[in-house]
Amino acid sequence: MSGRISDSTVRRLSLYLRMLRDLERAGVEFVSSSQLAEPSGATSAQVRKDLSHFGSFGKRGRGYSVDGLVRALEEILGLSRSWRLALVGVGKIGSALLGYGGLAARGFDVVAAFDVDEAKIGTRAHGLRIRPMRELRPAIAECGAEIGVVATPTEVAAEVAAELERAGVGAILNFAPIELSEVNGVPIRTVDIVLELEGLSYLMSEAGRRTGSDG
Amino acid sequence: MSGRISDSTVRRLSLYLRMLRDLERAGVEFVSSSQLAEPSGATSAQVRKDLSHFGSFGKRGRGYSVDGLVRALEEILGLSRSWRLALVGVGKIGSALLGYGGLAARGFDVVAAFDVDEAKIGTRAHGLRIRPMRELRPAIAECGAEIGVVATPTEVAAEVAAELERAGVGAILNFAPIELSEVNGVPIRTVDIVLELEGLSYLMSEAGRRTGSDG
DNA sequence: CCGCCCTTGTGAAAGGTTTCACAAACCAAG
DNA sequence: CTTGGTTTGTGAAACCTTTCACAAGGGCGG
Repeated sequence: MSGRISDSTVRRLSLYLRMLRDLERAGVEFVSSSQLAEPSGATSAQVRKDLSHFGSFGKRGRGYSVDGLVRALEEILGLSRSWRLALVGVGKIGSALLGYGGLAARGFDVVAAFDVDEAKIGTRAHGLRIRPMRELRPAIAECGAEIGVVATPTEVAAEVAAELERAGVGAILNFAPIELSEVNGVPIRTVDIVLELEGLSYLMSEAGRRTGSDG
Repeated sequence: MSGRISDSTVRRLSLYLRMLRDLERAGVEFVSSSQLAEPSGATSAQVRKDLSHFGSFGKRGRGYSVDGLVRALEEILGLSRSWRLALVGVGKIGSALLGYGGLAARGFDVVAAFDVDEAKIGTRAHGLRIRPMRELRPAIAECGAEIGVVATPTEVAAEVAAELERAGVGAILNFAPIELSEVNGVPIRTVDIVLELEGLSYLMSEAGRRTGSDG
């Protein structure tokens, strides 16, 4: 067991956990790998393999205890605690994030927000005072935010990410359409909507080319 | 050449195209696979392999013509035209999308917006009239939107996706934290922010466990 | 035209992920 | 206790993606 775990495995673990929480709320006690597989589009073997990287959680002939597996996955994914986010850039996307209750509900609290726009600085957005960029480092040190969120224009995204890393965050979530490179082992995930749309564009064009030429 | 192209290849092609457009704007005429590889974190061999699935675009000893490769990739990815999006759900995320100029700038125009909230219906958001759900099918037929965007609460996301599919869209972009299953060959991409954050949470916890126990 | 240097395009090798298939284990009923 | 039905955990096989390494081709200076 153990070793290096792939992104796709971790991704699926999150999906399993979601379903398990639903089952827990519904009062279900045991669940099988095939039931667990369904909503994430995985196979039962994949569920078992994914879990087996971390230990042995099931009972043969019976399945997995819902409660037990919820706790185990929360522990594995680091979700038995909550995380603090520092948001840089309170524009369209930044504001949407601040107003999105789904984050806090799942243990991700935005505890600080920064912007360069003098008109925004000092005002409050969803109960949070917007601070100038110059306060980024001391504020993050003070509030202990672990995750930095980059919601700035593309041009400054790399610079902001570097500044967040120097301020001591342990991970970065980036919304700018640019591939930021990990430094000092600080992992970065990029949410790139245009990239997703272009992926769909490819698939639709491809479908058109196929039906168009082959009949 | 050709065959089934992986998502990761298509993803990289988009990144190459981005860089190529920057180079084109800067007046550069030729580019090598290694230069092209750098910003997307790929290797030069990967760039060449990715492109080789679609044809032979380079000149040995010289590299790729920037203009030529821009046109070729636009053609491959279906980006030599523009696409029309129909947005369902004008809440936090939906509004942010409507206000985000980056979409239209890259050829993705939101041409229709729908919501269930009586208070929103009939009002305008960023120049677009918000329509009731009951108009979804005729409106999409009329305006010819190819891509449906689901920005609704999780509970209704699956139903909305099915309705979009019936209305005739060719692809769906989903922002609800739920794995929607493709039906009738209509591809679906999900942008799931919580999933990304949980992935970062895993990596940070993992890092902590390593340094915590091994020294 | 020749020779040198450079870069592509591509089989083959390596590396990684998913699926298969089955022994081992567990529960329940008799 | 034994038998039968069920489901896990896991090596092995199949599949897919990335990297390697090099022959083939192109440009340029002389």
